[in-house]
Amino acid sequence: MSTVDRRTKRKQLLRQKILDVSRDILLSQGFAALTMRRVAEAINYAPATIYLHFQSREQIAEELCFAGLERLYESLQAVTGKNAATRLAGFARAYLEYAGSDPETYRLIFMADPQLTKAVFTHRDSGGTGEAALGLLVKAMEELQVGSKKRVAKPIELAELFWAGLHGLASLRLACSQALTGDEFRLAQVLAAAITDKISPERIKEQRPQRSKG
Amino acid sequence: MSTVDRRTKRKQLLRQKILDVSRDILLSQGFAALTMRRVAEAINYAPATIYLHFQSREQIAEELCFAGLERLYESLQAVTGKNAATRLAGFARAYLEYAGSDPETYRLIFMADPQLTKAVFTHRDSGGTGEAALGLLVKAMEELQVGSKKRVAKPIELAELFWAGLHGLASLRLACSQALTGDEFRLAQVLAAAITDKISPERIKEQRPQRSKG
DNA sequence: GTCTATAACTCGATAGAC
DNA sequence: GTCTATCGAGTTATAGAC
Repeated sequence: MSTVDRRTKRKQLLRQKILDVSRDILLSQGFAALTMRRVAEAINYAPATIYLHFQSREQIAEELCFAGLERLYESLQAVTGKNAATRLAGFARAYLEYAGSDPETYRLIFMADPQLTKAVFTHRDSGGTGEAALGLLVKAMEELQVGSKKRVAKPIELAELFWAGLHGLASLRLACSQALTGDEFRLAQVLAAAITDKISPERIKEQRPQRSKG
Repeated sequence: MSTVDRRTKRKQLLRQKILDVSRDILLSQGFAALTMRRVAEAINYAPATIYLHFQSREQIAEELCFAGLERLYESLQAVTGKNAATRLAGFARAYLEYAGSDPETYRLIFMADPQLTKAVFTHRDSGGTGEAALGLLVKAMEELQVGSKKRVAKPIELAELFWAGLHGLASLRLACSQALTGDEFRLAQVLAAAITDKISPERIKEQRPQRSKG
C-alpha cells in the first residue's frame, strides 16, 4: 500500500467518522443541534477541519438524507408477495416503520428545507433511489390494474397518491403526536384497501388484502 | 374614552402591527427571515420593544399559525353541499387551495417545529379551530356511512386518514415541486372517491361524487 | 411605562499561522 | 492537515435612560 493510498484511506475514515457522529447527533438531538462546533468536538478536531471534508453543514445534511432514503428503499424492497394488494399493505407498514424508527432523518428528507428535499430527489449523488422506491409502488399499481375494466388513474398517479397518503400519516405523527388519535398503521391499511378496491372494484369479494400482522 | 383605554388601544395597535409585518416577512421571505431585528426595523422600533408585546419569536410564530389555521377552517366551512361525497371533494380542493395560497404559513403550522405544531393544536389560545375543522370531515364521513352495511372504520379514523392524505399531497408539493409529477388536485379527487367508495361500496353506481369544476 | 442601547450567547464560515 | 483567531450574523434578554 503506497503512501498516497494510506493518506487517502485515512482521509476517508475521518470523513466517515464525521458522518457517523453527525448521524448520532441528528438522531439524539435533532437537526438544530447538528452544528459544526458540536461535530468538531465529538471527533476531537477544530471546527475548521470539517470544512476540509465537507463544503458546508448543508452537504453533511444531504449525505445523511441520501443514506436515510437508501434505508427506506431497502425496507420497501424487502416487502415481497405475489399478490400486489398484499404487497401494498406491506409497503404501508414498512414505510411507517421506517419513519418511526428514524424520525429525525425522515424530517430532514421531507419536512425541513425545500432545497434539501430537492437536492435529495434531483442530485446525481442520490443515485435515483427515490425514483426506484416509487417504482416499486408503480409496479404494484400496474399489477392491480391488470384485468380491471377501466382505469381510474395512471399507475404513477396512484403510486404518488398512495405515497402521499403514507407521508401524510407519517409526517402528522412526527409533527404532533396528538394530531392523529387513531393508529397510523391501521389507517394506512384502510388507505391501502381503499386504493386497491378503487383500482379493481370487481375483485373486492375475491381478493381482499390480508391485514398485516405487525 | 379614558386615558387607560387610549393607552390600551395604542398598545393593541402596535401589537397588531407587529403581527402584520411579521406576516409580510413570513409570506415574502419565509420563516427563517422572520427575525426580531427585521420585525423591529419594519415597525421602526428597537428589537427589545417587541418583547414588550410578545414573549418570544416563537410566540409570534404561534399567533401567525393560529390565524392561518383559522383561514383554513373558514375555507373548509365555505364548502357546502347536501351530498357528503360532493362535500368531500370540495374539502379536498379547498384544503389544497389554502396550502397553495399560503405556503409559508402552512409550512409553519405542519412542517416546521414539532413544538409549534403541538402548540397550535393543544394551546388554549387556538380555540379548538383544528378540532372544528376536523369535525367538518367527521360529519361528512358519518353521513356517508348512513345506510352502509358495514363500517370499515370509525368516522374519526376516516376523517383523519382523509386529512392525512390531503396533507401528504400538500406538503410534498411544498417540500419539492418535483416530488409529484401528477396534479395534486386531481390526485386528491381520486383519494376522495376512493374513500367514498370504500365507505359505502353499495352506492358506487348511484351516487358517484361529481368532479369539481375548479 | 416605553424604548434605546447593549450584553451575552449562539451559529457558519474563513484567513492565515504553524 | 490542523488549529487559532476572528468575522459577521443570528438569537434572547436586561439595565437603565427618558
